Amino acid sequence: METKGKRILIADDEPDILEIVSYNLGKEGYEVYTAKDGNEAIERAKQLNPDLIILDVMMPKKTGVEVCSILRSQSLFQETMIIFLTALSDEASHIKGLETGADDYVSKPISPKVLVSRVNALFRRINKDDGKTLKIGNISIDPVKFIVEIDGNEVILAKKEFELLYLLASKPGRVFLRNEILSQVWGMDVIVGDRTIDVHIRKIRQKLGVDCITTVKGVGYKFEI
Amino acid sequence: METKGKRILIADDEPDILEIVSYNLGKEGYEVYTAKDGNEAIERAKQLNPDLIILDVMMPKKTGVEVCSILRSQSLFQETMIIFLTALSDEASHIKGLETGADDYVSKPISPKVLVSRVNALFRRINKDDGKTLKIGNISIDPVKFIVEIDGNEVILAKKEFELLYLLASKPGRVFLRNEILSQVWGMDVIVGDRTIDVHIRKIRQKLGVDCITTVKGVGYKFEI
DNA sequence: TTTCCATCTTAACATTAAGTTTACACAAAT
DNA sequence: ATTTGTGTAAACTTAATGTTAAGATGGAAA
Repeated sequence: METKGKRILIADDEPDILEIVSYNLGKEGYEVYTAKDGNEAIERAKQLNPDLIILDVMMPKKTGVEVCSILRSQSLFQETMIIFLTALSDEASHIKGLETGADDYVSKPISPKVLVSRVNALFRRINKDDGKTLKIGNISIDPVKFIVEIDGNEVILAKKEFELLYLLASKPGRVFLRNEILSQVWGMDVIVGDRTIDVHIRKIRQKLGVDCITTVKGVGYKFEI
Repeated sequence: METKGKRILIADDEPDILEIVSYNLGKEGYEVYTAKDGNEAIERAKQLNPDLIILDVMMPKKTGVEVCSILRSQSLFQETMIIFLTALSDEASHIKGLETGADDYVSKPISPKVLVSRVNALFRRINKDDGKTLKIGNISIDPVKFIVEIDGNEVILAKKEFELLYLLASKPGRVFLRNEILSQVWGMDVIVGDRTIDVHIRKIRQKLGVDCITTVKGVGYKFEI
């Protein structure tokens, strides 16, 4: 995998955590840098322009949330991914963290494997969503122009419909659980009713007029031709 | 949901700790097994193939770190999660532990609550990426695409049928007791009638059209070609 | 602002498939 | 011959999804 060259900045006031996390991410081939408080995090972020910043919420000088919103206000860090480390209890800051534009959060105590796999997942997601036009059979899906074409005929989908179709089509054949769909298309914190996904699936099927989404009962949906 | 049926092996030379920890994890619905030194830990791990192994670092016969690296060198334990119990001071073994591939640490003295919540967290997150395609002879079972193929021909199974087949096929040749099947596929708390498994087995046999599930009368079923 | 429009969500109900039980047949072991 | 365990088919129950239409929302145009 091309994790190489990806820079990650980790800010935490506990040396143990810095050590464990940087060791594990380093092992995966990332360039890892550390900071031990909020101010240092901002400073180093400006120097390094990392691809990903992992912020402890509770830090001296500035909290992770503060750091996040300061960085996000600058255009340079508009696209930078941010993960929060939070204490399990700290429910309120989860919400705040997400509001200030974090991409993910991981609850302490941290499992290195879990963190690494989340980081990998984030990069994986980002790498793909670079706006590649998907082409599966006679269907093409262009996330930049926001257009779906079947045999050259343009089909117009609404935002959610498009995102859902794009998700499924990004890994043809793979079954996506309803949970996965919810967290990817709607977001982890959003709670919507049981039938919402179905209805969107139905509309997609209807608009496309092609039977390319298969239901796997009790499991989820998959895209295949 | 399915913390049930998850097997945990705990190795520690202090009976008190074994008792407290297994009591607390047992209460959560895990199947808990114990070992009182390094050698016994390895032996039981091979018997049980647990989902998680909790190792005391300081043990007679073999240390937790030694046990870990021995197990990790075998493919069977490549994916098994491992947690170390360490004395707080023991900084050096942290590093060593990480090198041998542990997933988490808990420092002594242990708070049962903390340990339980870490274990739960591990299982919660890990549950996501446990999808490996099994290939036995001309049969392949892909839990990501939710597809079974025989000589390249796709066979569609329902959820329970698939889970049951996947379980049996995960250890070809091994006999699964009806109890085991029930707790792994259905969950420990679910109570279903006597013939339920048979009927599912029958449907699988029927759909596959290949005789790959063998009845071991009075014992259970096994997958073999 | 108000109105309009498309999108998104929800609720209620219909439909289908999955899963379970029942009842009995059969086979092997005692 | 009786007991025990499993196979089979059909009836039955439950769970999951499909469908439709009716609000809710929010942005754009009048």
